[in-house]
Amino acid sequence: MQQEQQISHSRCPFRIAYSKELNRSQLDAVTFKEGSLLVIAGAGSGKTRTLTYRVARLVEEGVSPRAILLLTFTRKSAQEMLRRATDLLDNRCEKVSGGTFHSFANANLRKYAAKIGFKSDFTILDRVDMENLIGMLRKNTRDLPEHHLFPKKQTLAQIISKSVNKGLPIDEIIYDEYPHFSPNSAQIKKIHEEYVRQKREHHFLDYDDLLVYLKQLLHDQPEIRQRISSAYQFIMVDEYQDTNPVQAEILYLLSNINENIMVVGDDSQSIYAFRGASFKNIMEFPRVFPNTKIIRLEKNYRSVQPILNLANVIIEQAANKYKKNLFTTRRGGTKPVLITAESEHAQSRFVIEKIQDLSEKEIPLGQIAVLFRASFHSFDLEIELAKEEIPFIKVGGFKFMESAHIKDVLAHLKVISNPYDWLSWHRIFLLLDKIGIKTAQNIFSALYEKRTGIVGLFTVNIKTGNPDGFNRLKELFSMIESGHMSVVEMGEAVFNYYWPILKEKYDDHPKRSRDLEQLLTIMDRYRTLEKFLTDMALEPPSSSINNSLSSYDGDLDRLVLSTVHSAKGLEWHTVFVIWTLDGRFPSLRSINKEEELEEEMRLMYVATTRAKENLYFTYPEEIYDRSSRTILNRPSRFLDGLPGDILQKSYL
DNA sequence: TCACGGAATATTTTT
DNA sequence: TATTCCGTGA
Repeated sequence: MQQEQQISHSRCPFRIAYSKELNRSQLDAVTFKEGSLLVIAGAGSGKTRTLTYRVARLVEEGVSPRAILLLTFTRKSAQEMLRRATDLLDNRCEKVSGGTFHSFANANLRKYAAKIGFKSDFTILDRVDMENLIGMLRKNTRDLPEHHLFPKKQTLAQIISKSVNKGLPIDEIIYDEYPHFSPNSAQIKKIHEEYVRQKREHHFLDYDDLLVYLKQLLHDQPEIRQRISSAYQFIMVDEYQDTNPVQAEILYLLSNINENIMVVGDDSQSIYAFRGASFKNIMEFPRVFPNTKIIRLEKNYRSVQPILNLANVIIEQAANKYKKNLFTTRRGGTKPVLITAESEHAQSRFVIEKIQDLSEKEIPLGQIAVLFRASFHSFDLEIELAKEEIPFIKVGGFKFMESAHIKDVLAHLKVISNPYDWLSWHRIFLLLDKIGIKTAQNIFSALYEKRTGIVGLFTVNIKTGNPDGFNRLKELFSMIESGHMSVVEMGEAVFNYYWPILKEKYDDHPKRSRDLEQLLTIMDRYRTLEKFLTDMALEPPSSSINNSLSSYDGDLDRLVLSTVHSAKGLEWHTVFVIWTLDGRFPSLRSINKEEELEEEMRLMYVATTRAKENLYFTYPEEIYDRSSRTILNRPSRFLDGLPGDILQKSYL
């Protein structure tokens, strides 16, 4: 073990051989002590490694783990880093304060809710909840003029969310990004106001609210800001290029006392502007924190040089960026290839044949990925893969927690925790036959007026509809209400009640019921319902690549299909990027907007840098686009016209 | 009021 | 593929 060797080196005070295990720039970042540090970490340059070692280093230097705050975007990456740090050093690293921005916000808001006029028992709305609530308000707004043109609930949620994340008024978002809805902006604003009111009344916080209220708390309450920010001596942030202005402000306020802040990111991989992320945060960091030290990680440990050459050429065209040039010491490798296929089908066939070749060369399927701009781009390929019986997993599309049957069960649990959760009741009632929107609303009003909590349900009478189903529902809740049940037992009770409904509603109920059993297993780990529900909203069990929920097919070796967005941070031996057709990638919608076009370019850069050995781009040569009534027949402008020594071309 | 069927349609989505 | 929207009849 190298660790022991180090200990025997009596002059070295550290157990980890930092200078041996890291390159020069990584080492600089890891041993950086006080002040503000910006690490520009190129793709595949060991970003996670650097953060992990820095955590270990600080702990080794005697910093209390709790005084280190590591903020990330996903629970998974936070856990992964702390786990790796623990492996490196010891389990002190597990005690590092860390998590996602949202879970950090949640924890602090529960604690200080009263300070911003809230109660600490608020319910968190996930994206689907948010959309449903907005959808209901949309229905109630009956003076919609041109029915067809009015935005759908999803779009409304997008508009509202963007306005919050960018800190801009609704009007401006509509004007800038949804000009075709400008005539409706008065109604949209009305729905927005109603949405805000509903959230206040029912103690709902959506994802955006968590951040906004935390910011408000830190901003408006100096003594709390002091208390929170003095608790963290060192702050580290991953994926800084994807933070939005609210998050940047939170960080600014948090580093108020100790001013030791390290952010890591890659401006070239900023691909979430459409959600309000602003890569300007990373560009402006040195101005916000004067005397910032900037370290660049440019040595790439992932890809062969020909792939990096192409990546460098693509990103070269970006107007606004930190200059960087990826390089590797890996020898050889083949040039990326751009393939023109005569149709979408030919494209799919090409990919399949190549995959079969690779399989013969014993490249595991799990080391191959097909990437695309939008998730429906893979439909044809999916059909062909199924025909050929090539197992695959599609990343990004399906969300366990957002599937209807899980939401159904959770709704029954949510009303136990918050009996006036209008949304959940609505969902529960609509599951019953013969009960629709109107009846559901009547029942809820009756329940709400009584103000007696869940027992109010028992004395509600309904005239129309389905008395049997309604009585079963009453029985369920009276059972839960009377017995002192554990979290799982409640889950089981709900499951039993829900089972006939599930069977009736879905043809694929066996599969869904396995999901529900999985949910029960998760519930078994919780002692309080509230904690369970919060975790399900904030840190849901992910359905990521190798964490399939039905464990029996979990470790199968499968081809990966993924949107480029969901592929960020991952790598494969061979990568196919399909539909690299101008008008698809970049998408037609973005080609007239400079900023969006740049983001598409970064997206292409991300796709390119996922490949270790082989990289293929394919596009069908003539596609008629109905929406614009044009024929798309050029390869993506980011690849078109590149010299043959960078990108090889081939016709099928 | 509710349920059902058919048709249209599709950016991207860490929380 | 899968979700959503709208019209129709009970």
